[in-house]
Amino acid sequence: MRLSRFFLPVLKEAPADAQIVSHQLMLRAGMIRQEAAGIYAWLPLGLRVLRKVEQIVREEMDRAGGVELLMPTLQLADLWRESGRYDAYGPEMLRITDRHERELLYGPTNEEMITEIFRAYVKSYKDLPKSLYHIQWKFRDERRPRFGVMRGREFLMKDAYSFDLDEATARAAYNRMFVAYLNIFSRMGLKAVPMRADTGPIGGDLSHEFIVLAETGESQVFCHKDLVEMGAPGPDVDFQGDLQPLVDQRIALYAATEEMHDEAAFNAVPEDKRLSARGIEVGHIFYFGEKYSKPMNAKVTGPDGLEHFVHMGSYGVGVSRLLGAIIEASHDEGGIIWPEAVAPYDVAIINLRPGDEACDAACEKAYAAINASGQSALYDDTADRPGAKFATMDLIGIPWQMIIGPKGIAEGQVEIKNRATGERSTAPLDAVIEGLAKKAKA
RNA sequence: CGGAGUGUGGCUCAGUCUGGUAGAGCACCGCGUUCGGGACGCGGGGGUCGCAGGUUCGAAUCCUGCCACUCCGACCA
Repeated sequence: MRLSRFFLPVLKEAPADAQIVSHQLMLRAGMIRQEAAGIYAWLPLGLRVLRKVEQIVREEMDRAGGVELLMPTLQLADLWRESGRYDAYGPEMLRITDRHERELLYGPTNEEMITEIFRAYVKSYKDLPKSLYHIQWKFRDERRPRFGVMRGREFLMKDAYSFDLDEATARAAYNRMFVAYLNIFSRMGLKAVPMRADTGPIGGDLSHEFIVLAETGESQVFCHKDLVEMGAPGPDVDFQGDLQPLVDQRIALYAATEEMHDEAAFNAVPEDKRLSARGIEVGHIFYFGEKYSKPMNAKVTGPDGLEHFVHMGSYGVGVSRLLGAIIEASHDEGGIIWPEAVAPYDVAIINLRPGDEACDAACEKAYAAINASGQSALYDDTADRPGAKFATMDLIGIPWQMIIGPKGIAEGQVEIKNRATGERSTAPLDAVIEGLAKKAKA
């Protein structure tokens, strides 16, 4: 993308409304625009990152056996009356009436609808297990939206739902999601810690929140330090096999949110391993058994020839919230530092002297080569002064900056800078292009 | 929902107390000089001062009502 044709409204100063650094940087980098309290338009740069995050979630869900579908944002009130939640949910649910006076709602979550879909088609235990998910916009009319996309009213969420014949197999499904979540957050460069959590109004008796530690987090959390540094299992996990050991390895160490905190158990952790911190909830998984299948009559025939209510779980990832969490975890005075896996572009090409024949030619060559290699480039071909160009690229956090100017060209050199480390080196243009292509392949 | 606060050009803010024809910096447009870490000079465009009503010769400024947004708390798949 040529910057001259892109839509990147960067701000030198942060709008006064933004309180936390991720919100300020998202506004300054031209990623989002607030349209109302807790409601944001996603500008081109923000959308690119949102899509990258969404795609990582999708890939890891698929790897763990999930099947994607897409349910609508609007749901019928009658469906929610079946589970009893239409009245229970309260004013946080946005209720809408259509021209026929039919009561609708903008979905805050999808247990009812997925259960309705499941029961309509699945009748036999032989079709289990099933794990269905979608990535869709949700609306929860929060009393107090804040912190930009971290606590918006409209937000993008991945929600998955598992269906199993009994508790044992349902717990295996829970474990698959548990492990998939470790991999999802790890791929985004986040250290997310699974913590015992309150099940809340969703019900059930087994639940973990995945928490990214950050000073600006909304939850107070307590955990064993080793959990923070424990790596993710990675892509080679056998999701067909027994995942219990991987899960046990983590839940053996103390980790709880404030609601579930047990001071005595925490004090049993060696003092130098105790960590009390703030955290951002980026994922939440639940096993809740027959909570919805019973009132909604979702049954399958078992091997015994009898009907059984299916055992369900649900598994959420706050996709749009993750952008805020990633920025909270990865930024400096200059701006955002995107982990390469979610960066809006792989490489920035900075033409220090547009209009200079040699500079233009070198930049065009680099731009074409990077695009041809399957990487993405944001080519700054504008007439801005060099300082402004550098500041903009630092702000929006592209991992690699290729700096091409007349001085370097005269010596046959271009400069390459890493956003995260600040390291710079110079090399002939072809070598830099080749180096980036090699890195992209790896 | 309780408490506090803020609404003035795209952004940051001054002006409001003490009423008298709407300002600064940044951004934007033109010309020129510049150009390797947010340049400079000259010229220029852009504002229903959140909305409605009231007081007044005259309201961004005073009064009343409403709306929006932010913060603290409570709340929270």
